[in-house]
Amino acid sequence: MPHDAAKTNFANITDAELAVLDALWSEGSATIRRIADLVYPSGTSAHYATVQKLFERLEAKGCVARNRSGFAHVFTAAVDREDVIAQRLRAVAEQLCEGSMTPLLLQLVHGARLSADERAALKKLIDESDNAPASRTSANRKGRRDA
Amino acid sequence: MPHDAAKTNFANITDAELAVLDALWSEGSATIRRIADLVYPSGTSAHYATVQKLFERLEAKGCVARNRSGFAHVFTAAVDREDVIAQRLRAVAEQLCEGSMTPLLLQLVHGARLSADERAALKKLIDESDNAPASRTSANRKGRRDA
DNA sequence: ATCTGCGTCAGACACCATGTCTTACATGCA
DNA sequence: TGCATGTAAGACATGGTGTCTGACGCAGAT
Repeated sequence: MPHDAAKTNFANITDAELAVLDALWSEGSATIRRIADLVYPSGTSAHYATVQKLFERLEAKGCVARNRSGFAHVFTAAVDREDVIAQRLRAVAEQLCEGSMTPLLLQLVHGARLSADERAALKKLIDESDNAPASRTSANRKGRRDA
Repeated sequence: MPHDAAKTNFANITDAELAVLDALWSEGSATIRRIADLVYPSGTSAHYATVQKLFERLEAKGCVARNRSGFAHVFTAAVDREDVIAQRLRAVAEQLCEGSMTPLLLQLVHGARLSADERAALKKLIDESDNAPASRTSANRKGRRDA
């Protein structure tokens, strides 16, 4: 394996990094300054550097892609919100349920009070997950349509 | 509010703390030495002190209860595994979905491949969550039967 | 040609959480 | 009286995290 850090290694995204990533998700793609203005509304030049460092670390974790062709680099998210959610859920399952996801599911259905619509949608989704093959897991990992 | 730390404030349980708590869950209730022998099989006296400190912090977070009546204190879990799972899930929802649990549910149903039994059980659970009032959330928080 | 604004790069921090360990002191029992 | 075993309190190294500084490079206006 040639590169080791670019292998979607988004294990631990910190709070500040997530704030940056969140802004990037809402922007689609943007430069550092744009994100810095969003995350730190009254941004000094130091804040700019902070965002820069956070982007650097996000890139190292494979969470964002950097386009170096222009003068100012343009960043794009390499993972979307669902990826991060899935990762976090996997981490919880790993730590507390020996990797099994079903306890999390039970907990959620138990705890979260669902509306009638949500319940219906959920049951439909469960049915769909019935007759669907296994290839879907890697399919939706990539597919991102807009922001 | 009289006491501030005992208010089930188990926000951040660390890995080492979780290992201790895990052992305590499997034991029901136990002394420090017992847990230390489980967590650190070839345990020196230093490891004992480590477990002691971890228990101290777990107590401060309201995760364990300490019985000081005997010579050696006896600890009992004040939260069970489901509580911690629920807490973690809430934290993920907070960080990534503005507190909403449904995205987590969707992600789980989508990602985790379920057996036919699991699917059936899940749908049943969803139906039950239909006609159940809201009081159940606080009911299962307390009810712990054994270990 | 040079000055100035904006960008990048590399690295130095301060701070805090975490896991570990040491020491001093109290208690029960042979 | 001693010794094993316990608790209480705190020191400590380490590493992650967020922040910030300085050196340097490129573009465009004067």
